[in-house]
Amino acid sequence: MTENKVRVRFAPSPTGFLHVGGARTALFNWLFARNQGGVFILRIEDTDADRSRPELVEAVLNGLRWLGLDWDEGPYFQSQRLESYHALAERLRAAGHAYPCFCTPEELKQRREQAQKAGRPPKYDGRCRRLATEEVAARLERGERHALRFVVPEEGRTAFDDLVAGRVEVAHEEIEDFVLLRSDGQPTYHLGVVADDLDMRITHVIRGADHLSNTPKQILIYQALDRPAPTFAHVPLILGADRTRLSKRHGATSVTAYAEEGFLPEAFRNFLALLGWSPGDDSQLLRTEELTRRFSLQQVSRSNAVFDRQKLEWFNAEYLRSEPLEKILPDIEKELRRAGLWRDGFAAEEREWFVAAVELLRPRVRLLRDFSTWARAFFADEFDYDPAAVKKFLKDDRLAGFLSEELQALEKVSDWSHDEIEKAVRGVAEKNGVKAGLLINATRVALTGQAVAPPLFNTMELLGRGRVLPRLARLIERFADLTAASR
RNA sequence: GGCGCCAUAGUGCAACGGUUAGCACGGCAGUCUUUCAAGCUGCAGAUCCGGGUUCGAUUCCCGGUGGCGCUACCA
Repeated sequence: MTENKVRVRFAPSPTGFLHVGGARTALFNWLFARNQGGVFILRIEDTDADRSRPELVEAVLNGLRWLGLDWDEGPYFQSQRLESYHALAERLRAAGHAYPCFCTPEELKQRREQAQKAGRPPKYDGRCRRLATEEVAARLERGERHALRFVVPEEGRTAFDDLVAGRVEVAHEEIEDFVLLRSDGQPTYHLGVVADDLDMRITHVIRGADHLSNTPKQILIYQALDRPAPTFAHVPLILGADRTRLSKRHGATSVTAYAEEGFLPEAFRNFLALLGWSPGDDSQLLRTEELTRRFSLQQVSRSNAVFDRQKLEWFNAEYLRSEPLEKILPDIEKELRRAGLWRDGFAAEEREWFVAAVELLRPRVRLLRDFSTWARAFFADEFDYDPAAVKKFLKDDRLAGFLSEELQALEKVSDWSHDEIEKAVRGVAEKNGVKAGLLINATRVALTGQAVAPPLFNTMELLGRGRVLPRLARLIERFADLTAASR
């Protein structure tokens, strides 16, 4: 039964990063393989030698690793499989399905432009296909530089049933005699994919819709070889907000950038899976287990999808506040380390405190990075006062005096608990005939530097008297300067 | 230009001949409240256009329009 085991592949070119479009394609392949109990293969399409370096490959692999898309075979490198391509090319040539072409790229370009101008289709005219056998032999003998072209049948059409797009048909007259082997001996994409997919016994080719129009060319090669073509599934493209193909103009396009910004892989995966695929009902939050269980190519949409950053952030926030703590703790640790805010005690004697802090913060955080920026004051004593917060909550000049009173009141609190702290702070407000909110908001700025933070009394209890009192004192001391600067 | 694919609210998806066209993100308003987030309640918002087929079309067919893709000795 292993003969019909599903085998799929993700075949990126080593561009130096994993593009979100590629990531989604990889994800669909991976989900399909896992769903079918199949094999997920990784292959690097690096036949364009000058664009391929080891570190570029590594970046792509890291993107996949971050996303948790583990591969069962590979990575294979096209650059190391040249013999296979040449063998296949030779077979095609020997069988009369391919012929040497002596036209230079410059000539071709020129002819193409001319044809365009004259309003004719810019298709290769097939002149080298009609060369006399003796002439070809002679020029080959002379060692003339040449490419190898595929013989596309003049008549008829090629059709295939795409699992996503449905039946697709293209007339042969629309397809030119495309190049299989470049004059430097490198295979082109068409020869490369077919050879690889054949050798690797790929059963399903799941790739971007940008390959749809070229698929008939590859099918023609399979037919020439008398080998069955794999099943194709072309998934729609991911577009930017302006509905053009996603590119740097649209902001981050590499998954690494999202990793660095503080997205959780699980959230990113969930979001990506729903771009062009639906479980068939209204479910949104789908963990990996559920994703693999429910994934099906039949449910892949045929229209392009716009990458919606806001929704991605919502997914992230959702995971941040609802995942089991143990699952996200390592990610938070990583972020704090990155920002130089991590203390080993957080995992040891301070662990209980650390967990309490995270629980207080995570319902209101969107990105992991928020832990080290917005929530900095929870993990470090040095932090800046957000000017907007100063402006908003330290407006009232009496606050300097009120906060001093509060400080004294807090010094007297014997049981440093939420309720006792609250009593003390409210007491000061009451005594002065002002709303408690005035003091509460100002205290929040004193303790966190922010206008927005978790509920104050919880925060105070958590920070502890040892940190609260000095921070209050520090703000009182700097009150005049700070408020002056914000006017 | 030619060829191919696509077309449901701003965005992502449901509805695969019969629903007041559903859900989520986002927006707006209210509620809670010590700021915020979350939660809860409510509001606005879509079947690209035109023809068919049918008792009945978001759904099937044709045409148009629009978007995207391909049209390389890139992948």
